[in-house]
Amino acid sequence: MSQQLSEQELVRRESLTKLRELGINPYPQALYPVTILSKEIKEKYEEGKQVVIAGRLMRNKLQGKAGFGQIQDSQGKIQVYFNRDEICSGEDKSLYNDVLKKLIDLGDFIGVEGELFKTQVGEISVRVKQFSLLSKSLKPLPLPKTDAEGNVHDAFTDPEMRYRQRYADLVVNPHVKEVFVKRTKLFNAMRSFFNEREYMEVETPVLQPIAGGAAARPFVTHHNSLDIPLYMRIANELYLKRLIVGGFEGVYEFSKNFRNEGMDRTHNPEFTAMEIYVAYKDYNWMMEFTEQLLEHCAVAVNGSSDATFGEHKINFKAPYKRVTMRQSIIDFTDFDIDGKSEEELSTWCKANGIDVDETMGRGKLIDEIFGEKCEGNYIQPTFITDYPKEMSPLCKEHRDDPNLTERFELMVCGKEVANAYTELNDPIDQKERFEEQLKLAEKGDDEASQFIDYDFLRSLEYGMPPTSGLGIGMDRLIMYLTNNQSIQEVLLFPQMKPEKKALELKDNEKVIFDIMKSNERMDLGALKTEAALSGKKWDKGMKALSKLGLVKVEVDGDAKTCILQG
RNA sequence: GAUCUGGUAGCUCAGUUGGUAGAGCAUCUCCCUUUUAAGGAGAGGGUCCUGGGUUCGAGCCCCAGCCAGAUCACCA
Repeated sequence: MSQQLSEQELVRRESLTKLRELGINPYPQALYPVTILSKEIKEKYEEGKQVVIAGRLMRNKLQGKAGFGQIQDSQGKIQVYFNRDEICSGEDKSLYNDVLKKLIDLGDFIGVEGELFKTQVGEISVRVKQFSLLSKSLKPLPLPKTDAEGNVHDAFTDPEMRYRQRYADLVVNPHVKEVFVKRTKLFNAMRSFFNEREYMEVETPVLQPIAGGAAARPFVTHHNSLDIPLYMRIANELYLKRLIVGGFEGVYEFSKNFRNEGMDRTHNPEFTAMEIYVAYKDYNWMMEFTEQLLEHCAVAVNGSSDATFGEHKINFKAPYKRVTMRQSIIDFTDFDIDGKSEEELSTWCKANGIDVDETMGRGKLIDEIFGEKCEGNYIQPTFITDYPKEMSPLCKEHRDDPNLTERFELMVCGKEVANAYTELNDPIDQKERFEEQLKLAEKGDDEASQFIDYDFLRSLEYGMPPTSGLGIGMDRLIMYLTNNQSIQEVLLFPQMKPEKKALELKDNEKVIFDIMKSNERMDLGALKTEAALSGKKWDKGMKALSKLGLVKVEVDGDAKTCILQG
């Protein structure tokens, strides 16, 4: 389908043709024997060293018979010096005058052979002996420029375009690339921390017959040959616990989860959680494990346990403060939830400006109080422990208080980053908790689970060792470690609404086009009469159709004929 | 889902009560052998997000819609 090309895009397509005419393949097959990356050239500079480099041409200032360019590879940029007589030693200077100066554009991939030297102002550069085009770029990059003080001019900043065209964003915005390098460092650091302790990385189903392990609206799909509905996973918890039943003593998975809910600065429909389960441990052990893990990761990513997030300075150095949920609510409200009935809690909430309704059970009410009055105050990493039983159906009852569970969440900058339990392994208790959730769901609590995973219960009946499990929101964690306020900045391809449809004919264009389809050739006057459009609409419609290359008007003296194009 | 803000050249952005659509960089042409966002001179380049309406006349005003961002609601 034809598309509108800008002047600059047309010029580049012409250059492509001219290159081919000169016998230069703009998209060659052969490997290019790169010997070194820009970073190493700068770090281990040797005068006169012969190098072969490749990358995108990001600057090309040729003046007369010589000039400078800049090549960007995966590690950064390096300056190259082109001299006409060095590149074209013979009489024929066309390689410099035509190819380099005119037919090669910013953004093209080129390869360069030459030797290292320093310019008069001391910049490390490659004196080019030979260059080759490796791949032609037909679309101009949104290229920003950075001046001596580090100010960026004409930065490519429009978030919509940056997310939709992340490939361009990554090419021109080095700080964006850095975020994703750090993201990978975080994953690697976590993996090695677990692997050193001989915990095993596993893969569990993404397509699940019951979307369990959390309360969230799932994406539904359909398997054709089994003819059953399948759900994209909202969590992998129940599968990892099955593996603990099966005899693995430490399993973990980086799990891409999918939740069919709202999108905003901190929520993307697909996101990544890390979950780990370790047998014979409890949540006290897991707290120590978590703080050591996060300190390790922060150092691996940023070289320091300190991190900056907006106005906050965070320190991930272990140990972290531990506060029970009851104590936390006392600290911020002087209200003691201990022994309070559902009614007393509800009354207190109403008196203190918290919206409540009848569907809320005791646990939900306590969660509302904590969320409203306490949560936002924890800037430094803090463990909140001992959650009410109603809101933690997979967590074991507290050893000292049957109304509580052995659960903690790690709060950082007022948000939950991690969630962990002493896992519930009593199959009868688990069944009752699931049934309790079903009742809550029927009562109208849309956060309660609606289905019972009987296969998971069966696995518990075989026996699961005492186990502690931990889940970490990886996207949120990397936001903190890279000082990004939006989840979209830490996802390579954040979810977006699709762009406008490429081509849809408007009504007036459709009328004309439909007539032409059955006629092939037609006198313009007759066509106008048959279309019966107003002058303005006729004119606009014809112009649009010819611009799209769908019809063509042939003029022969006074006779004007409209022709349908193949 | 609600409210606010925005959408103009390849990029960043101006655009007066509603009266011929602008700048810088990029592009093209010519001149130039060491430049550091920008050497000099000249030229070309537009679906002003889309569709209606008001008007002699709309980038601008009105209505509807699309897309994005921010805030809020929702999200263990």
